[in-house]
Amino acid sequence: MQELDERKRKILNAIIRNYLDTGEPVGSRTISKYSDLNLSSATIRNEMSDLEELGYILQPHTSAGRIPSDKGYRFYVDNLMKEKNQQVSEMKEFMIEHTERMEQVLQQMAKALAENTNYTAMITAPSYHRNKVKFLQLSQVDKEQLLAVIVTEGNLVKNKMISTREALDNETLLKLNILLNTSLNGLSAEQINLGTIARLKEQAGIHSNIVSDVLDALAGVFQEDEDLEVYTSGTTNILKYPELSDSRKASELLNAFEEKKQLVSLVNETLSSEEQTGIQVYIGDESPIQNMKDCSVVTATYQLGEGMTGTIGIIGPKRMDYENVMDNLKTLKSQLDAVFQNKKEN
Amino acid sequence: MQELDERKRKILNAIIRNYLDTGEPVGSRTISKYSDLNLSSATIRNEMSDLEELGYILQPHTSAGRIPSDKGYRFYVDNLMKEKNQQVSEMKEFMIEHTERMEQVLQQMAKALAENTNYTAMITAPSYHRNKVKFLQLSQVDKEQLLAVIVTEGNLVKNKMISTREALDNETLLKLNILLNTSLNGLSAEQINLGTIARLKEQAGIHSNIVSDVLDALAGVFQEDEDLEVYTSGTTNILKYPELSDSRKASELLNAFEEKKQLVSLVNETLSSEEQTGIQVYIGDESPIQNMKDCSVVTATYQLGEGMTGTIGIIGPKRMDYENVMDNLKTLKSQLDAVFQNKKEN
DNA sequence: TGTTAGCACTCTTAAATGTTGAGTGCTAAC
DNA sequence: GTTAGCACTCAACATTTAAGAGTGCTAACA
Repeated sequence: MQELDERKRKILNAIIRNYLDTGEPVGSRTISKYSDLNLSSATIRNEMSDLEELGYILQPHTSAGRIPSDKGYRFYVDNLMKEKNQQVSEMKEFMIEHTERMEQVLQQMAKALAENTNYTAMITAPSYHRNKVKFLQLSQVDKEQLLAVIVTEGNLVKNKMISTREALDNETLLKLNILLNTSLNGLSAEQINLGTIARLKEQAGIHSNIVSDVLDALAGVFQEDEDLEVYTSGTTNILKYPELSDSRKASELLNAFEEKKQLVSLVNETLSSEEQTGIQVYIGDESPIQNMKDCSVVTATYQLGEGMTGTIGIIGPKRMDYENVMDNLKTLKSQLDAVFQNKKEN
Repeated sequence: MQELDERKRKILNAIIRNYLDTGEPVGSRTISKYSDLNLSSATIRNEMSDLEELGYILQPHTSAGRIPSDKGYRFYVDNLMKEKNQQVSEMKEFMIEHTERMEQVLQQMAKALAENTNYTAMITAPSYHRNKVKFLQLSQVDKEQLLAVIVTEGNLVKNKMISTREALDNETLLKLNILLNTSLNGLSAEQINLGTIARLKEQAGIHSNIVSDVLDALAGVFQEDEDLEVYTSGTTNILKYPELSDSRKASELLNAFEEKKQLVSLVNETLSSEEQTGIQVYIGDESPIQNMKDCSVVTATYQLGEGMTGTIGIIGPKRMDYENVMDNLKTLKSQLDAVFQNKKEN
């Protein structure tokens, strides 16, 4: 037994599709002509009345057309929407092309995504969840400065300049390097405890202050891993949709985009969801971010094995073109996987 | 001989100050009461009529008050405005505080600046104009990967992972390192020409492909120096000013902020200006960015000797609080200098 | 019993109209 | 040179009016 019979589904579908196009409440007469089930507007009215009672659509005011409710959108996304067959997107050309830094790749992707969809795009860098030290090196850069280079299992590289009173001789440097590597390699943040640190400093003798600096830098690496970077693009696209562009709402939204911190909650939410590889849709109040209660958010998680994951997301009006968005997200997701398979550099 | 006598100056000053406050066209009666030169509104009207003819103020429409023209603002900034005595700002507490990465310092500063002024703030990282290689190092990170670390005179550090067929033995690595350092140290981008490269590759023998990769990374460093990073904050503040917040204007402006590339032209303009250490004010059309023709832009250049410079800027409505903005910019400028004196790390 | 035509009613939107108030320019008097 | 007074202009706001879209309901029809 289903709550909605075939005809009601068709009508609901027609209402939503029409509303996605126009952004205007849609009336019975429109459906009567627009849809392929030859029914008069009066019949449609009866059905619409039912649909409203069931909570799938609602009227902004008496004697206006109907607009989809959150429940309506949800039904649409879950049941009505057709899966587009993965058409070849033109995104490829934007990509790779010797983009030196990952940062740029991601920013470019966000841009492409925003331009393709006309909504706002966000994307986070992939981040390891449990990171371990893989390689450490101290080098004498000039008379008074030492450079510490740290490489993690995920091939994240971090540098830290350390000032010293005077240059260390080669032998001391070599010893320190060996000491650091043998003591710390393969350890994760949790495994470097006070005991490890004390032992290390003891062995370093008069150079224990250098060890301290290295450990600080190390802490920085793990830290950086936590508060992940979020790249956004097309933030101004929301101004294209009248229902979001009034001063107050737009301001709140744009603020959320600028304060990327807020977006992190979206990422976390997505990560903790049951089906990790799938695509997540938040409609209106479903979103973990209060300011986005008038929007819909679609997110996807890309994964690189070894627990390295990132998130892509699209934020737009509730009447967003879900098919297109989800299609875009899917192809991008697969392409991201491909890119990062090839080059895991920083 | 002056174009404006004392009384006209006073009236112009009063008009502008009042307009800065309210954003509304200001009428003769207002000035008659607001200013301390006891004159009736009729007299003011006559003077205002003169000022309008001279191009310092204008009427949005007949029988509205007057608003300052770009020329009026310019006169205000150049002649009328009082220099505030550098009051101690509360910015200090925001700063340094163990901010690991320069990126964060700058972002924080932009934020503080935006919050202090209620306008939009931008800030660029300091960048060397002529950069030279100071130190190079290749390290074997794991069986198939080599890490190249490059340090420049400005202590910019850049990493690049290089994949190899098989691990190099220690001796080869040492030789390569010596070769690279002796050949490239002290050279700038222009100085590394085809001749240098050919010679280098020849000496590297079977490892010439690794040299290629290192050179690529090197090119990346100099490149990165060119397209400098711009950090912005408070972009949504412009929505607070009705004269900028209508959908079209706001959209164009916000776009300019998002596409940071456009902002670079501001930086270049500022850098090429005659008085390098001073503060630059662009009013309306004076700005090099077309989209900002309804705004004023104030920029300052901070300098660290050795040709390393960055730019701070404020973008707001023409009726911005120039005194406060310039004051803020000045104190921040000096504080930035202080910060970067202490720590030149990446 | 499901479908449809017709009609009265509601409510938004936009255009037309009226009203108010701030501000100006001009003239004449001080 | 300064001021008071007055007629005039114009944006902004409120009010009215008209049009149009859409609904719900009823009654007729297949």
